Amino acid sequence: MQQKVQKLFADIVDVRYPKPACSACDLRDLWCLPIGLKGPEFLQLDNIINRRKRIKRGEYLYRSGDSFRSLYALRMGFFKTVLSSENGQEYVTGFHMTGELLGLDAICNDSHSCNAIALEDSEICEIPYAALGSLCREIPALQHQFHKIMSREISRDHNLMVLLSSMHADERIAAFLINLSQRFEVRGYSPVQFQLRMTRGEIGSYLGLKLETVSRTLSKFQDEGVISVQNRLLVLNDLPRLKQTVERTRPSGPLCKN
Amino acid sequence: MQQKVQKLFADIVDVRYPKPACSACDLRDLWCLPIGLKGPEFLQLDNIINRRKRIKRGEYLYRSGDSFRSLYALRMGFFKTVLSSENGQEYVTGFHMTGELLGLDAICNDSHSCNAIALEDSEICEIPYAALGSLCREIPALQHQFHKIMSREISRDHNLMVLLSSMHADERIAAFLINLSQRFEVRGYSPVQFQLRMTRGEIGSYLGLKLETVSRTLSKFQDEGVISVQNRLLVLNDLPRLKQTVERTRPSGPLCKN
DNA sequence: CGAGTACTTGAACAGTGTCAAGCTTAGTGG
DNA sequence: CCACTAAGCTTGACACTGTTCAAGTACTCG
Repeated sequence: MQQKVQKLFADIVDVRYPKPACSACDLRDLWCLPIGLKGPEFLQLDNIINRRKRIKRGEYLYRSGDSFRSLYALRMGFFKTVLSSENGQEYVTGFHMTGELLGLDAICNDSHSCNAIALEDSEICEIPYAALGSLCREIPALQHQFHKIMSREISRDHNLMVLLSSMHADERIAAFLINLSQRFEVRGYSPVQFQLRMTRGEIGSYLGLKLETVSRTLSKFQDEGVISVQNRLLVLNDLPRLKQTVERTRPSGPLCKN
Repeated sequence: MQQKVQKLFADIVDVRYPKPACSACDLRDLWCLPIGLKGPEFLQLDNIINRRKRIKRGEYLYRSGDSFRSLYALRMGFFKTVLSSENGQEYVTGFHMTGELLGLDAICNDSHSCNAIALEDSEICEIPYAALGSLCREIPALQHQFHKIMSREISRDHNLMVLLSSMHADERIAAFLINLSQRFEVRGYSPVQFQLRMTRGEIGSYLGLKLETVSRTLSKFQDEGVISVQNRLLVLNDLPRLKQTVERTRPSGPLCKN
């Protein structure tokens, strides 16, 4: 299966593209690795990034069990990560947007523990872990940034655990929509109107709900005028009220915005 | 509040204790930082660890909002970490045993986002983050080990998310008991008989259940002969059957054992 | 020994899940 | 370009798990 994926990669790599350059990347201000780096340090980071890869919708970036060599910066696009059980059931553990880093959970086992699947045509930068480690030893700012990214992932998961263990269906959906909204906003898109890249079933899997409940809750929100849904197109008509829905349970403290 | 905690620390520090030495610590084989280090490297790690602190049951190691300076290696004892909401509700995000590292979620915000509270009299080693960073830049093995620990935390959280989003009460409790069992076993204690350090309410908070449900489920397991409970003392009479209870839903792949 | 906390158990209730049926959309191939 | 198909979505009725509320018991710790 690994070979299959690697073969797949070979097909995907588009050699016409120039080597990606972090220094020229518009993700610098986002949560990607280069935050806080100075001019020459950018070039060093550029040097270790192998090549840009395009992953079409539905394709795998990596699969559970693949040996771990690299992290992947999502240059553009949208991914989901899923854990799958022996009986074939799948559990979505995250949705990932432009600027985020994938594969962090693989370091501890030297192999990937989940599948990363593109939900739209995407582009990623491959960052060999060994080289990143070396560079972190040279550039303290990079090291710290990398630690921050891992730490943020942990914080975010803890917030999600609270959501999963204490919130009702409507609160979960509201929190989910607000989260998406904020993440789109940070990336320069409208925070009140956007296209969902995932199915109701995937949302449900992520939030611990059945797809029917997701559908019903969205319909309910629409009836109340808080949102408008047309298939995957979402309009948040009343963001304050949506936030109010979550406030009942939301934990305090610095929440992760993206 | 921060000052209060620091004052509290001053009281707790027991100067009669010698400086802790990783090289002499019996946690070396566990998941603590020193794994993979060579002789002289141990001493370097020893040098950055400030002092040993004792935290009595019920006391805080750190509070949400405290500024982040150090990570804490749990030298001996048992902690819980909790997120608290504005309305005073608390959500347990983890239970932590000897050898584990606390405070990883604070790196991203430069301040702690949860409270760490001792559930029994404990001892911790304080590891200043800045110094650890420096040392990681000198010792690749330490750097990698640190990354692995953070990565493991992420993996573990993902597994917990699957539990929270898909398992029934009895499956959650069974998974929880098995997890405790494995963690005790790794630490040289009996995997089939141990003392719970937390209340039913805390278990419930962690697993997304009400304390009544936890109590009922434990009673049910006892009626079935799978376990015996007397207050906080637990005996796992039929570990295989307990595992069978979880198998229905458990995701495949390399699960984190501790 | 007493007070407060933790725990157990019961009964009624509410929120989601389950099952089922029908509808809509997107994608495919003629 | 249209028809067809499969996948995704919506909605209803009902079942069931876990919560809520309540009462009583058993520990634990000063």
